[in-house]
Amino acid sequence: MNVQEGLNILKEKGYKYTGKREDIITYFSKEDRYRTAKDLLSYMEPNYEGISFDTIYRNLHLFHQVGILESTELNGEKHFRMKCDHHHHHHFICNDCGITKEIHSCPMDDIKGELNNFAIDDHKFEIYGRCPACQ
Amino acid sequence: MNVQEGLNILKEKGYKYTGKREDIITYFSKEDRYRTAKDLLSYMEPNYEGISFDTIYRNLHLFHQVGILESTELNGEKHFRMKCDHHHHHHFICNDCGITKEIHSCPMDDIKGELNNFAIDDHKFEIYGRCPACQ
DNA sequence: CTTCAAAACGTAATCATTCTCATTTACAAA
DNA sequence: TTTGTAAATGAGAATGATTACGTTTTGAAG
Repeated sequence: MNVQEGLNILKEKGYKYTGKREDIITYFSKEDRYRTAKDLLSYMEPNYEGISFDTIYRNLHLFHQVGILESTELNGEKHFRMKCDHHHHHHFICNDCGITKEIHSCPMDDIKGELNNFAIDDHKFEIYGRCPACQ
Repeated sequence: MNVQEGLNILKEKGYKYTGKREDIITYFSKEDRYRTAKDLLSYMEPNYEGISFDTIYRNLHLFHQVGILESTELNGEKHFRMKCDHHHHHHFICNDCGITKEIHSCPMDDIKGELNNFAIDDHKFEIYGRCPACQ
């Protein structure tokens, strides 16, 4: 997803445009990997002195809700990244730099038969390690 | 894993036997599902008045380290369960009661080719939903 | 240009978890 | 059985991430 698509989603749903919001989306658009609220705050602070934690968290939560960002939990911290807008897939995640690589096969395809009578809401498949650059 | 096996692991590694530790292992042995530190504390408090948070957390961490418990993170809280001692597998986890069902296929078998040059440390595959009893 | 709900601010609160340190306990060796 | 030592515990404060709240500011519709 690019910056413009993200802003369009906000507009469609009736949320306001602000410079901060554009900058947040721009940040994730450029980073293309999982980042924490703190990472984002560090990026925003030089441009918006006194920006509050609340603004960061509220926007992360909002962007996740409307589908601009996707999130996962690593080491007790929520991490966010720009939502990949093509077909369903999973990620390899580098423990050092947070960079991701898409995994195109989904294990759910193979196990439907094992879960008769169970209501399935969601699933998580992630692979952790170190990317070529971090080794 | 049963209670005796758990206690043996502690003994082998030179950790001391205490009644609390036996009770903690007994708890997880009976529960057979993911439980939080708070759940465990509620169970222990009637038997050990004044038991501290720290004892709970320290023992959970220790038991995880020596392989008596396995853990996962759900909704920002660490959850623990008795380690299944047979072959590698994954879990369906009920969002309501925490009960688990083993999934015997592992997606890692299918994707080795996709991750050449990546060092793989670990992976997580979990399915969330509601079990037959909770629907 | 006005108006008003939404967004952002500043700060305090909350929640899970970990740390510090003094005290107690388990248990192996004498 | 006594003793020494490392491990375990208790009590409470500290930490770190996240959320809540009352007030102020601001985007954008009319």
